[in-house]
Amino acid sequence: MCLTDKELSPVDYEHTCMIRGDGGRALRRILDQICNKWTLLVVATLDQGTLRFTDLHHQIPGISQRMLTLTLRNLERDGLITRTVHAEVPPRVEYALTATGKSLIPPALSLAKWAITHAPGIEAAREAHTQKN
Amino acid sequence: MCLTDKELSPVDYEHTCMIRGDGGRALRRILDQICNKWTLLVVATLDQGTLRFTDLHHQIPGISQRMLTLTLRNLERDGLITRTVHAEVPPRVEYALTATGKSLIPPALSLAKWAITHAPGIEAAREAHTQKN
DNA sequence: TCCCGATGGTTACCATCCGTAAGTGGCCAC
DNA sequence: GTGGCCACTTACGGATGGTAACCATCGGGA
Repeated sequence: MCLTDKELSPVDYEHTCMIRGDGGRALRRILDQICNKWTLLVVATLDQGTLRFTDLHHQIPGISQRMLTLTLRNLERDGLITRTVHAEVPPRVEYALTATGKSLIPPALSLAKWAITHAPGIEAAREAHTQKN
Repeated sequence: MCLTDKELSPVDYEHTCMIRGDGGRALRRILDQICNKWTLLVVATLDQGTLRFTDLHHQIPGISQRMLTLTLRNLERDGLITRTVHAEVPPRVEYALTATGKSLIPPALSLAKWAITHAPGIEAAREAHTQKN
């Protein structure tokens, strides 16, 4: 009832069902955190390895210092990255993915690939739709 | 430089790199739409097949009518779902995934699986972090 | 006749989030 | 003593999300 796609195993079936149901509320809390404007991008960028604040700021187009700070704090709180402060002048702060953070890379990639593949179609559909109105 | 994980192919390498770079801005527009509070949940629910407005409203825990309407409108605009109005009384409106919409299911599942797997760890990390402060 | 309920929304209003721009603090080079 | 580097932090305005109430249509029942 949940899935009709033959490629998906019973395990997937369970998991899709868990997206819904009342257990879904807790899950949604997690997904809301991960799926926000910048989190996936920061995680994907940190897949390179340890990076400093300004490195991240330069490599992620369009993020502000404020949003980078907030995103990094949330990721640290959730145990997806580590934050190491070196008591130097000028200050040096290094960010790196934890094991949990690294495990997020494949799903993030899969979503990014989807977006890249379908971006032209979506843009076209959006164009066509706004034309109609 | 982008990825160190051996499991990822050169194609993945390209794709990860495209998350960053200035092409990333257009991509981010797409991801922001998909990765918002409700979109993935609605798409996952519609994987069952054609559903009516109230079916969706009942099956998705916590969504309001307003947010459901807005989410469905966005999905329709982006060509991920179709909206069919039957001129009956009481009115009947049916929503179904398009081919593009269906193609989003595997990535969405993969992210949901990740969230389900790591939810306890993340909750624990969050607890521990708030304890410290 | 009058009211009710079902369906699929819309509107008003408020809280939270996001983005921009500017400021902070310590030290060092000029 | 002025400005720059680094990693933030603060102030403020606009966009986005959430809640609750309202709306329009029609058939059915009292």
